[in-house]
Amino acid sequence: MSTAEETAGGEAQPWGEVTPDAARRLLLAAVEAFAERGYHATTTRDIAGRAGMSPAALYIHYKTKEELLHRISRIGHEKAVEILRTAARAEGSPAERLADAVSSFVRWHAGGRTTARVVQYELDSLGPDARAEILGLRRQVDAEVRGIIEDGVRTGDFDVVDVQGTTLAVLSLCIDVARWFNVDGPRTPEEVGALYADLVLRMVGAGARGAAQR
Amino acid sequence: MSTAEETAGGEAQPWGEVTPDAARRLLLAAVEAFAERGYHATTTRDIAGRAGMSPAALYIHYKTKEELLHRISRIGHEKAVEILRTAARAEGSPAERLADAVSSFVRWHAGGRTTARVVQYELDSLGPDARAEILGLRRQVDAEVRGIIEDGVRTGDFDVVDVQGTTLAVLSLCIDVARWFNVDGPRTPEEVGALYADLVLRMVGAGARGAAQR
DNA sequence: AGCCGCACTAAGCGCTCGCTCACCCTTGCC
DNA sequence: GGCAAGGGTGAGCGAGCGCTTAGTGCGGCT
Repeated sequence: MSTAEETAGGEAQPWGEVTPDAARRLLLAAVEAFAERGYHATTTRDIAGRAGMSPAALYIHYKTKEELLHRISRIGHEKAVEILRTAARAEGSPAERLADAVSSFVRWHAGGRTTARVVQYELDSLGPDARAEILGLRRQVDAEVRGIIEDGVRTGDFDVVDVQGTTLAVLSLCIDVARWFNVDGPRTPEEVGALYADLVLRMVGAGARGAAQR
Repeated sequence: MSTAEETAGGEAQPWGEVTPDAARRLLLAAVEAFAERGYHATTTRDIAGRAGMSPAALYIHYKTKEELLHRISRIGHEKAVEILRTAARAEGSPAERLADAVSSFVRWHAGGRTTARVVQYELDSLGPDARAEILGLRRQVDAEVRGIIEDGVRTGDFDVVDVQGTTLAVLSLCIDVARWFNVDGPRTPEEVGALYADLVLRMVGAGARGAAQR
């Protein structure tokens, strides 16, 4: 029995792979701060303070403030790719897989809103190299969704003229959840996920009443 | 003959109401800079430099850097409300009005992407008072779109279960255009507007082939 | 016991930020 | 021509930034 790694809490336990404990606390503090105020408005003193450490402690675990953002962004994007890949490669009709992809992707953006905000909206704050790496992961995200839609068009389940444009719109809809979703608002992540899955099925011409009721 | 006010250029001529000429140039420079790097990453020296002035000149026309953002945000939101109001109060079926609202709103976000970016994504950088004022304008934006959708439901043209949720999704889709649209990309603002109008009609259950072909 | 290694801190360096102030030109009125 | 008004500038203030460095306390080897 090693250290008790399984934590409870509403947001699964992400960041499990960040290994020195102090480094993980700093990273978590940075996610919170970046999500609240944005990367440029966040100070290293604020991050260290939230983690209960002195400002200098940050530089033992991370070379720069930007490295923190880079790490957060990469881990977050990898999680996003994983979520969509799982849904895309599951069994079921294209409509079922698309609904599953959208609802789980939306749940991730709504439930882990702090993380998703940083991941989706602070890309421009990265330097050119880190940014290029992240853009590669974004292309994978796009490819997974486009794959499902192409499948549906091929089988005749979907009626889509502009596959790439529709893919973009579907992803855009999901991502923007991170901007407006409010934890104290009237909707749960599950409700938004279900609503959005329905809307997306309509967008691809697989009306909810055709496929989602199986 | 007064000063030649009619400018050419792809983006109409907005900011016509900002009256001392130097103040308008500063505001325009601020829009560019905020859109490129974000509010917090933009320096007052950068803004003044883009406008061809010294750093101190900014403070003759604006009390603080935040006042610049506030002015930009208010003018932009008023323009957004105006666009949607015009479409909502036009004649025509709910489907025609919704398609019109979405396509013109999307064209505004895509074509004036620099402005739209600042307007939609820098809201959190405002202080509490300015922010509250802008949120009032956002509620008007929401109300205009919701009004059209409610009309469509009432007449039976639309099939929508969750009117408020669908309104949110439609607006979210349009707004996020400002995040991803690329002027050098393969799509024109008009093409995106047409695509999105079609997708939104599908979302409300007024399939494109029912109404958009008139 | 002695001591190395390392996570961490207190203090502060150099720099740039938002913003101010004393002064200077141009313009228009008498 | 004299002069007030106001848009503009050069220099620079205090503050806070990202980040560094010298030193401290502690755990685990030998």
